[in-house]
Amino acid sequence: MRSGRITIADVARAAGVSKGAVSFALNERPGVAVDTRKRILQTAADLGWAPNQRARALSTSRALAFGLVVARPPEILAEDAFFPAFIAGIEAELVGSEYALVLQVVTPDQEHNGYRRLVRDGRVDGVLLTDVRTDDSRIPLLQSLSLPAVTLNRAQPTSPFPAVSIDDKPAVIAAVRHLIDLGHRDIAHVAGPSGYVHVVARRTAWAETLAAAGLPPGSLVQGDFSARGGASATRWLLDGPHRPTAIVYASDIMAIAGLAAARERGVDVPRDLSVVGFDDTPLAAHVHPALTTARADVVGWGRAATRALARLASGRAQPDVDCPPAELILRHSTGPPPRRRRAAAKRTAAERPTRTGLSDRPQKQGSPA
Amino acid sequence: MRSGRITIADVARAAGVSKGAVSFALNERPGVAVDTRKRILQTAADLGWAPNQRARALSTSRALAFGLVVARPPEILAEDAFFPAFIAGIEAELVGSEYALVLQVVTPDQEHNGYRRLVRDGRVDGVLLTDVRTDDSRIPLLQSLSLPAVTLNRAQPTSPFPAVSIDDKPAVIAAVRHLIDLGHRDIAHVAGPSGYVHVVARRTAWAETLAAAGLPPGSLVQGDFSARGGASATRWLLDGPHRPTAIVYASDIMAIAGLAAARERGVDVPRDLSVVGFDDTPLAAHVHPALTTARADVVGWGRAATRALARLASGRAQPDVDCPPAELILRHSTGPPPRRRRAAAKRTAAERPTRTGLSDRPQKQGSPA
DNA sequence: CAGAGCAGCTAAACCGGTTTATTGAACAAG
DNA sequence: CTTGTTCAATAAACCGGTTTAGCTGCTCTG
Repeated sequence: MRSGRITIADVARAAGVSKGAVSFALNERPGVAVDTRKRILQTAADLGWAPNQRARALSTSRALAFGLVVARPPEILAEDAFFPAFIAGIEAELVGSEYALVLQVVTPDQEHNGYRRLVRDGRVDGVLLTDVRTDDSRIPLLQSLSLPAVTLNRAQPTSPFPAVSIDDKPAVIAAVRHLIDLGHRDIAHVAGPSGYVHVVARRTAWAETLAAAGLPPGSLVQGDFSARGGASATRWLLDGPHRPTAIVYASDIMAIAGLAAARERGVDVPRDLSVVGFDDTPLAAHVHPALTTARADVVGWGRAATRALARLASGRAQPDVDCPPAELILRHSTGPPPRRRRAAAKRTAAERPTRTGLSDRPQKQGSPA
Repeated sequence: MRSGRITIADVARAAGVSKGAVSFALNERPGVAVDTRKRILQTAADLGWAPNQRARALSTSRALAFGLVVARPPEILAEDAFFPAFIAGIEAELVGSEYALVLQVVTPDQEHNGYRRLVRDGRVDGVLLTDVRTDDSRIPLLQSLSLPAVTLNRAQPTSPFPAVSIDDKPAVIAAVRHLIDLGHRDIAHVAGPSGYVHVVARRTAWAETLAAAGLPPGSLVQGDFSARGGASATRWLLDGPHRPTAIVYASDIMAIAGLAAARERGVDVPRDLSVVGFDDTPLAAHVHPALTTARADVVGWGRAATRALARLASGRAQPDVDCPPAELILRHSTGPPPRRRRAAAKRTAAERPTRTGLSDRPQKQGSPA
């Protein structure tokens, strides 16, 4: 009578067939007559029976679950809009599938044990690798554990796992070009912690765009994706001997903290300083001034990665996947550099794209051709 | 040779005992001689064997996992620092235990199906209920599914499940008193979506503290915990016929958006308007002006709730648990009301607690006696 | 010194599915 | 009227643990 009580044997008895027949009917395997199948399924529905995934997991030697190991200190995790959105994407893909998501949050030094534990206990059929590093030790680990995996962005060219990627560069390139077009020549970058491929991508895009425009290398400060780190990086830049007229941050959180740090120093944004973020946090449109930033479809990223992992775990081949690249969202935190420091920017007001206000329909600027 | 290959039978054979003996030895059950047990465990260690949790799950009829169903739209989820911190707390407690965390993110209308699915598939041994509503339909549902559960904050007095609670009221009461002491008489509240117990608690604390001070009821606007909602609620209050001199928000995100909305209207914080948030998001200390807000130990909350659920799932009784209440953190977004609108606040500068700057050592103000 | 009691261990059933080997019936071909 | 195929369905083995019932040999008791 109780929900979990009914087993395949009950259904078999009620339908007047064997356990095997029920299993075959349910899994749409040949060897069951059409009307028998119909009768079995009807009986199952009447009894409200669904196969126990624990039993299935044991007999099929699959866990029917995917794993996500998150190795970030809680503070950074709490500040980052990436994970909730990413997990929402995973779940959107998992709903209706037979898979569940097993989450494991570990301290960075316990990261490998996190994966080992998932494998040892047979908890998952595959894992999603986020925060991929350029020389990521998890790749050989997972290879040795022979656990299917999908990486978010490609770790190394030699990685044996399919990568599902979002290209951050177009948005950063567009941001730097936008600033250059406005007349900026001193464009600094507040990067994320070294080693991460997306951090490298953003930094490289910034540096190369400056170089391509014939500008000298800008100031580079390494942040840690935290508000505090963003604030102190900003103070360091503003208090330094060569104050930049624009800062491109590797994350919105750092940029928003930078906004406050600038204001504290009496530096007006965007009059004295232009600021660009990255992520398009929901808050970005609702700070003052509204933040020019880069947007990527993180939910879609989660979906695509999960889909790829499902294919991989079912033994099918899975090529790399490229999601749509990040796009620059123009708002109000960027403008021409201050006149007293620079010759007035060639005023090409007509050229400048219209800004959106605090409305939620910011204008997208496509990635450069 | 491969990691997952070794079974209990291999260990039994190698140790020269039966499967049952190995199982007994591993689970520290009587009936195995001390030296035999030692030999078995040594053999297991040598072979690198650990029991397959899938098999254990089937034979013990337990899932060895807890569930967390999150029913929030992705945007709200992405803005909220609560979940990452809470999950970090759960995991901190789960590490080293035999339990894993199964996450399920669903759309609010699919919430019940989320729980049903977890139960039907036998995925979890219990669930944690967050975002508890005053008349929460999940309580009878889980009761009918006979699934152990722990609620974060008490839903109804009649709820059959243990509640692990953090009292938000002391911090809100302290905030409102603090504003009253500064001389404010028009203190508005931007609440969260109706129905949630924590939303009600915060709103009630605000209203009652005003009443207790003999002040007329303040303006109340219902927000939705989103930045956009916070901004529009703020605009509504500032543009209304009776502009408040202080606003207490039910979340930092709404408060931070409120800061920008105020600035947009030319309203200076804290000169023209005092602002109080709730959550102490890492960003709160790094906006301008640094946000006076309430802080609770969400990680500790997650730990306590998980501990309670583990006890409950193992059949032991579990009373309600009270975690330390939220505390008011004074920063720079509150100050005396503008003179032109109010008689100057009784200047009791000496009385006013020292503010902390953008430093990360804000001063706590204990909950009122 | 037989029989009770018990510690220490084994064999086998069991959890609830999936999967393989096998049987039975229907039907076509020889 | 056999014989050979094919399709439908079943019985039983299996996944890898846990758990119960039972067996052995030893000690203790009367």
